[in-house]
Amino acid sequence: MGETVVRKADEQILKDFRLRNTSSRADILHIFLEHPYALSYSDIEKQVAETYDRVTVYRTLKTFLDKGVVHKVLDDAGGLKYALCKEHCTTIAHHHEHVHFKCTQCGQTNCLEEVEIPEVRLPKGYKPQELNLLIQGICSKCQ
Amino acid sequence: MGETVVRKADEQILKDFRLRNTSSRADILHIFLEHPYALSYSDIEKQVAETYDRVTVYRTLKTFLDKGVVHKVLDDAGGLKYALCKEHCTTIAHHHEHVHFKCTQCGQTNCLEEVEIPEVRLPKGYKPQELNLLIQGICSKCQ
DNA sequence: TTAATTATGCAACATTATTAAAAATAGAAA
DNA sequence: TTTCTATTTTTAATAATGTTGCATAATTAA
Repeated sequence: MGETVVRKADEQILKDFRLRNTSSRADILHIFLEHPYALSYSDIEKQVAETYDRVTVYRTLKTFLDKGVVHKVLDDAGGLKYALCKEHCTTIAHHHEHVHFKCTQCGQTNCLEEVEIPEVRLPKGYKPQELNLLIQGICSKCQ
Repeated sequence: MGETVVRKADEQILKDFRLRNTSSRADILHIFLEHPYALSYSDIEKQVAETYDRVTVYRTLKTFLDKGVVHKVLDDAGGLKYALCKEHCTTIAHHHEHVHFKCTQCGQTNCLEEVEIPEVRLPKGYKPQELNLLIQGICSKCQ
């Protein structure tokens, strides 16, 4: 039972973002829903390597980014990760001024949606457009 | 005149960090001194491609990182960049809690050493160890 | 149904990064 | 100065990471 219900919900998400409901998108979206933390390209790839082409995975992630299904999460090593956007994100206006926390123990990067990035006073002439704060340390689960 | 003087200063920096004075290290360090903003591997590579092997460049950057000559700077696209550490950085304790500003116009990433990252209140159980704040926008030169 | 658009797969290519082993070299000791 | 040794660089092979063009398949619009 669960399967079908979940998949139906997935479909609805794709519809909401005006994306065609293709199997690759549904599957990759599903992986994000199952893993509520930031995933890298290769995290995804590992799970769908048998089913979809590499290029499809890259393109699906790019589409998700463009449409606002997921948002970028920077990694300490300089790699990109992706995390699902929460309900208050729309295609037009994203609210990603939250903190990303990477646990050095378990390696997971989580969005701390409830933690806002405090305002930073920049020198004269600097006009900020986008913030990205990555904090590394020990997460609550690994204490 | 300038040349020699500058190079002598470079040598001293290598000595300070207990690194052997090889030509590749001196040259790459010199590039950092000439460009006071974050450089990527390929920024460096382009300038020394004729002279040094790719592997040497990678290892030199790694060595500089390990010894604390440079520090990591995150890039929005998920690439790593490197920037010179300032005088108050030692091999033991680094102070990189400053802001990195990437200009969307000129593409340069600068360390705003004078801007401290305000304290962030994390949920219970989270123990921060390292912060990394990347701000994107328009820099003072590009206004 | 046909035409237009969009998505996928595949092949080729470009870039970025790591590893192992051989050759070269800086710095120290004789 | 010359020789020795540990470190550094080079060479070469391999892997991981991204991108592009094109043919095909699927979906939507007319």
